[in-house]
Amino acid sequence: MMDYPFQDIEKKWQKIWQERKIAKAKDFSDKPKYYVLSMFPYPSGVLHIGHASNYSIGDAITRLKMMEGYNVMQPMGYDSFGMPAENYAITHNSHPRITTEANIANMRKQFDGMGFFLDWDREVSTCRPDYYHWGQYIFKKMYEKGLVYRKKSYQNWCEQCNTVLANEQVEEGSCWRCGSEVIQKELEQWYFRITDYAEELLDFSKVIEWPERVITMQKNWIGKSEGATINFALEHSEHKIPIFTTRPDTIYGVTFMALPPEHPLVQQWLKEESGNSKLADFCKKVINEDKMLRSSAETVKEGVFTGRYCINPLNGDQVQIWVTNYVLMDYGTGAVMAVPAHDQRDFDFAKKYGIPMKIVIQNRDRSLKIDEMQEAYVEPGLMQNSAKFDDLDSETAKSEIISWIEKQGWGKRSITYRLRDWGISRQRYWGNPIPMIHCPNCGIVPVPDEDLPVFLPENVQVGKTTSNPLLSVPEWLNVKCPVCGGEAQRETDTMDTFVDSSWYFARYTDAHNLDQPFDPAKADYWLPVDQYIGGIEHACMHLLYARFFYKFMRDLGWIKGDEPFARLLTQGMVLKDGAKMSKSKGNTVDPQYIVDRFGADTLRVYLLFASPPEKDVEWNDEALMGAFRFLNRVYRLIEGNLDAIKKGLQFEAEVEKLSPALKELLYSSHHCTRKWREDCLTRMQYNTAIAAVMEHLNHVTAIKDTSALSNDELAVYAEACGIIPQLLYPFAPHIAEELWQMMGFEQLLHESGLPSYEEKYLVQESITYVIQVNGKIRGKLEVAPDTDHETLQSEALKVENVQRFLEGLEIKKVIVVPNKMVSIAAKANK
RNA sequence: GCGAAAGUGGCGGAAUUGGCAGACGCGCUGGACUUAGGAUCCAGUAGGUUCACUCCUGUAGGGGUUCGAGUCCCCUCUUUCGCACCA
Repeated sequence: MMDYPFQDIEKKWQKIWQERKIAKAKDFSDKPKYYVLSMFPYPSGVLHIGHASNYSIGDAITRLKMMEGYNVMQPMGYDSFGMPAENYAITHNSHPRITTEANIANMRKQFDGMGFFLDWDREVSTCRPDYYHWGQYIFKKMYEKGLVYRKKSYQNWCEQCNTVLANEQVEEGSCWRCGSEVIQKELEQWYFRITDYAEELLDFSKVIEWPERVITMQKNWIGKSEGATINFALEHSEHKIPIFTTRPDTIYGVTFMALPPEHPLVQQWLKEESGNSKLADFCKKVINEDKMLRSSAETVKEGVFTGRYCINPLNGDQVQIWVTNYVLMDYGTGAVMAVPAHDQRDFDFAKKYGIPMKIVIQNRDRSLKIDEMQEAYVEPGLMQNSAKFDDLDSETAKSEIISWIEKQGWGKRSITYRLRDWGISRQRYWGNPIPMIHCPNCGIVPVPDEDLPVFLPENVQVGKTTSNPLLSVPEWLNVKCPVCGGEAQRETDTMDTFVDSSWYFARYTDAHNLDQPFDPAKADYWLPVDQYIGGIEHACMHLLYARFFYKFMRDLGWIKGDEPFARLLTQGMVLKDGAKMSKSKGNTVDPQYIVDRFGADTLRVYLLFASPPEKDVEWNDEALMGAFRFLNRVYRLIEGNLDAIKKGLQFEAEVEKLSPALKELLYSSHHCTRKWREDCLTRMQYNTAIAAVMEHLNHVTAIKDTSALSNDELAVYAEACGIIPQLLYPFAPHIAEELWQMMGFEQLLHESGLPSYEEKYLVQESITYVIQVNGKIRGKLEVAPDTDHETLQSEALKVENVQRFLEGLEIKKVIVVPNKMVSIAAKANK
């Protein structure tokens, strides 16, 4: 049998949709707006199966919302700056702009071949000056508001290549290109003060529907801790060392202080004591260790005593200062007051180096003895050895000790976040230049607005230089200082590509604005994004950065509202042979091949049917054929019964005149529509919506001979067939339009309205009750819908098999679950 | 290591609020048909047991709550994602 002519159909409808500009979203409309957005792709050159899957979901939502009567915008663009393009250029001796633009052109063709309703008039590509111009502008606004600063931090560095390496470019501690050892080098970097927004970023009350797990992950990522910052005076010095602790109740038990080797004081001591090779060697070693391993509980704790002491302000104790591998500079103040008796890591360390311990929190029966402790006591308890706080409950003491410390001026109550400020500097070429100028006289000066954008120079030979390529373009690098007019140099760092992707969704609302990032009125109309779709891997970084930018733009008055993404759908990956598809593994599937061979509709239906959107799907060639066969069956059904359908559409059915089979078909049409609406509109579970349509199709095709049907029956038959294109439209739009037109409807499906069902056709003539005895099914009962509980109970007890299992038992309880079951609990009668 | 999830037939999955486990599809088995097609149509398909009805077992493993648990609670195992310069 011939396959349905999917190629002709898909080409035909893609042309019609384009000509009628259906995907073009209108700014300001009488209809309510709906903004559907899938995370934009990195333009690798070809659409892969993951893209097809992701965008099929977005397109299904887009079409559903159009049927529902919304003014829908579904834009698309490219996250086109970044390392892969630069690396490709290095190895293939080309230029990132050339390869990137070629890739974009190719992907555009593939997008169109899938038949997505994308508003290409709003296309954004982050590597184009009309976009990155406004990224620089936003950077400047942040700088003006004091949210940008510079700070030294350690970066992966290859001495051989004289360059910073991304984490991905470090392979087991070595440079991926030359293989030499990667070290940590301190460099001056640009930072965004995202921690200023930490508290607000913890608040998710303004989003409408986000997966709970993403919210939890972000909250944990931000990691709020309440405690105190307390200053310990350095002995024989004016210097104070601030520490942060969440356990001020243990402060009388401090027996040493732990500093990370990166701590500024340690670095200062290293300079002062150039002869202390033991400390220097230790610091060098630890700084180059993997931070993940350092923070692991199982890593062997190591340290070096500095020979210095500080003073515990509360009791005047002299406290040894150690440099250790298990404390990180990134959290709190870096310095940790170590209480070995009540912190496991401090305990391990103190045991190893023979540092004294002191119990300051006793358990309830006061049985803790320092010589017998095998592990730290970390639970709350009663205060001990803590001067005037003795015998207090430790939880109460926490707050009282902080108040005492504040009163004495030794420190203050404080909150620390695990979240760190966002380092945005990249020493790379293919990114958005940071619009700053270094002037020997005036210091660091922003590029004036009228000189924006700072164009990324094109005549750069990537790969010819090892350090930042921008240093090798003197005509770009050397500028006049905008303040004093003297000789100055541009900043050569470019921005993290996450900066580009933190506001692109706002640019889509006004993609071609030459005077500002976007017109606030248009942004106000379209934002927030009603439905955002993307991978779970972005839970903590991209999604957090975008929320931060949104709140910042709100504070500038550019936009209203607090959250960029009202609803979030985190979709799963398409796997093959249990692993993520990748070129290196050789387990890729080319969506273009599938489209050419079986059509975009088949691919879309397969991807949406394979699993609910948020789960991973295992690619399966044979299951793909199942989707293809399904569409063929639909096509054959409608094409083969066209006359009967067209005739039936002219009649209204009288239910009483229907045969039992047609009554069932009527029920199926309405039942299926109800299920479909619930799955599509409420649950966003398209796999079961498609399953419902398949089930309905099975019911329709069960009727073989339409010539025997009466006019009433033909009406039911025609309706049953007629709803199929509508139900299929969000998933397989081309074939749906074709069949819809074939049946004689003139409007296109996006304006056909949502299919609806009538409750009156869903009333069941009888209900089957399941009868359980002690939790096991022992019988069934067919009754009228409104049978009362007493009748149900007595009828249930009459069922033969039920009686068999009740023999010799005494009935303790009978539970009736309306419309579902009768459950009998019985016990042996002694 | 830390944080977050997931685990159901041969496979993808369904079971929406604690109420008939396995919808729908793939695969497989048997049959029909034939223009021999990546066809189509019909029947069957969790495992065990039985001629059959029935019954027993079964949702990673172990324990618990309940008349009733894939679903709730505790423990264990495995897999996946993220961990701040991949995007």
